[in-house]
Amino acid sequence: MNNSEVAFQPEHDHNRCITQALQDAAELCRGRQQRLTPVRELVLQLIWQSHKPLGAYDILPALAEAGFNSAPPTVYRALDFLQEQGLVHRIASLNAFIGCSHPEHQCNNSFLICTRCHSAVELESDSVSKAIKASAKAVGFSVETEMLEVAGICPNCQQEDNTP
Amino acid sequence: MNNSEVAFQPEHDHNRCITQALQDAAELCRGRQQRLTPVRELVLQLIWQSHKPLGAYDILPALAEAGFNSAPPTVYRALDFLQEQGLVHRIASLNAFIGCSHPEHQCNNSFLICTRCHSAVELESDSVSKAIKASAKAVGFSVETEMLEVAGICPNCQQEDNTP
DNA sequence: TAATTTGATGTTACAATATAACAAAACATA
DNA sequence: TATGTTTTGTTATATTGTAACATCAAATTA
Repeated sequence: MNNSEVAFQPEHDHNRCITQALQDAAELCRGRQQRLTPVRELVLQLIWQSHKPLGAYDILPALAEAGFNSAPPTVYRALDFLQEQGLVHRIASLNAFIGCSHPEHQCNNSFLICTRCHSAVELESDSVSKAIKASAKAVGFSVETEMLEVAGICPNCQQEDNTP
Repeated sequence: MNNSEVAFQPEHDHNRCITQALQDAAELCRGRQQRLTPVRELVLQLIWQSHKPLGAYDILPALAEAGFNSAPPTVYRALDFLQEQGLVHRIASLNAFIGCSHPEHQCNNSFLICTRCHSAVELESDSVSKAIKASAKAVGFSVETEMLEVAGICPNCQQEDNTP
């Protein structure tokens, strides 16, 4: 099964997603000599609670509950760190954050966002990336970063529509 | 010359861009029986003052100067209307708005944004759109809307870099 | 080990962006 | 002109994100 589909599968073992993500993150930071501190790790874990992008302010209460300071800078700093490390992405159209599903390798910042169940998955498509770069090049534009956010209905919600 | 390149050409006759955009908008609204009221037209004109995306709050002072109410709802309402009519687009990564360069026909919400001069142009590329739709279809995702925001250096700024 | 430097977190205050809700005015139509 | 609808005015507030400085912890060096 393509990794992209996991998030859209309501029956998948999500605990596995979480532990895997945390484990990967720890390893990755160790390798880079970056400190995955308790707040940072907790924020990452909270983001991975689901495949739905989470707002920064949605994270704050849980930080408070865990005994951390829960003023906005705390969560934004953690999010900044996690973004720098490629562990989470920000989805601009939602002002929300989501865990990166393959932090090891380079990411093209493309997402499929279900408007029904609000899940989002990364769209890993070379053809899209290539088409973007080619189109940009055609008008002499030199690409630094791209971000693609596609809204629509995920396969799972489509199925629910058809089997009521 | 491709329309896409006009905005990146500092020497183009921008007054022509403005008048053309306003004229097109008027005609388009007339055809649709929609009211391009004075505030709405002014907001559109202000947005077309340049090819740089403009924040909502950047528009307010000019509204005040023109004798209109200049509380946030005024400008947001005008922007909502203009977006509904396809006359302006919102660029999520910038929280800013830009005039649509071809409001007559359907638009794929794709932009090239120069991080140096802050100009933005629409990227009209069938190959990108097709690649997106194909990739989405491959995972069973039904697309409603897409938005693509590519940041980088425009051809004009690249040239400036090379000829100092 | 003590001193020093660097990086991370706590804390307060505030900036920037956007919307809710209701009143008043303008417009369209009967 | 009376009536309903759309647009605008107005006040207040929600949401998202940062600046700035104090404090604390970890790493480095003397």
